[in-house]
Amino acid sequence: MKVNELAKAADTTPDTVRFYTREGLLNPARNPSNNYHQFTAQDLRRLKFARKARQLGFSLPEIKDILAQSDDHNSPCPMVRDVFQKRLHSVEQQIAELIELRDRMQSALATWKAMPDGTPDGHTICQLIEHWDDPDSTSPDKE
Amino acid sequence: MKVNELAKAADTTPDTVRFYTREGLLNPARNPSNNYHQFTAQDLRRLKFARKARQLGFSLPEIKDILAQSDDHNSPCPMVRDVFQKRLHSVEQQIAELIELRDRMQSALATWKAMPDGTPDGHTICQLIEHWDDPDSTSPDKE
DNA sequence: ACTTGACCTATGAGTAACTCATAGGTTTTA
DNA sequence: TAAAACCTATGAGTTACTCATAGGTCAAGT
Repeated sequence: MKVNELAKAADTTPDTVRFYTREGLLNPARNPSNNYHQFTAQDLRRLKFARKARQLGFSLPEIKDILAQSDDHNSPCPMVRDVFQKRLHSVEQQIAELIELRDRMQSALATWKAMPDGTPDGHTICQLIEHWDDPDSTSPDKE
Repeated sequence: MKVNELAKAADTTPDTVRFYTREGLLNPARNPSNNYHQFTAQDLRRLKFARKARQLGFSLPEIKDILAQSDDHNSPCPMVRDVFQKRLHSVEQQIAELIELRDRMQSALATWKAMPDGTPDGHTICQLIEHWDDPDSTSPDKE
């Protein structure tokens, strides 16, 4: 398979395929007559795997590790399960943070409905944001 | 104020202060004797404003616009309210996407509990991820 | 046979918002 | 007076691509 064919088969772009090849996630042979990359069905599996893993939030180095382990005929699955658990945690934390942010934004919007727009007086930039109290500063138990 | 002092007063790093200065968000005068940046209380307000706005998800160009408007003695508040609404929407969308991802990860984990670990056979990389079906491919109503 | 268009190649730059490193010059402190 | 702690500008590194450049190759139509 050539770049375009592989990209289509894995539902991604030729640029991404070339990028992954540069990064060593794929190691295609070359067609000696024209120097084109020659991808195999195995490359397709690796690429599809990589793309799915990216959707789950795995980084490229992590994916490289997993693929290297599977190249060594070790089952990478227990390791994946591990990294996967960690990813799940960070996704959950992101959700919690975003929900907090959303709630604070919503109540800020409600408060601002009652506030004057700006009436700049040379000392204030924008009431909307200047009167926003960030949560980190309310509980400064850092360090 | 010097860089370090300003950074501490706004609870950020000297590097960030210098970066914002490079980017034109801050325009400190110079001490002619040693060429050090000289920040004013106004700069501190701008920096604090910028940092709060960043926490809300505003981009640096957006913040620059807002500050420029306030420099022109226009009230930037209606514009901020507008951008703020858009940010709120994108935060809500991120939350929805992450919740979907989390649910899918959780049920995948549950499914995998019943699956063998890897038992590599040369054709499969990792059951855990290869048997993950991504949502985009299940409802391909794109384009 | 030849040209057009679609494909391939490698490489370097651009993205966002910093962060870190380099190689200096200055000021404060011991 | 010398070290520690600060300042300066600039360039590179981060992530995972994406886009642009400048070419070389190949299939199809005329």
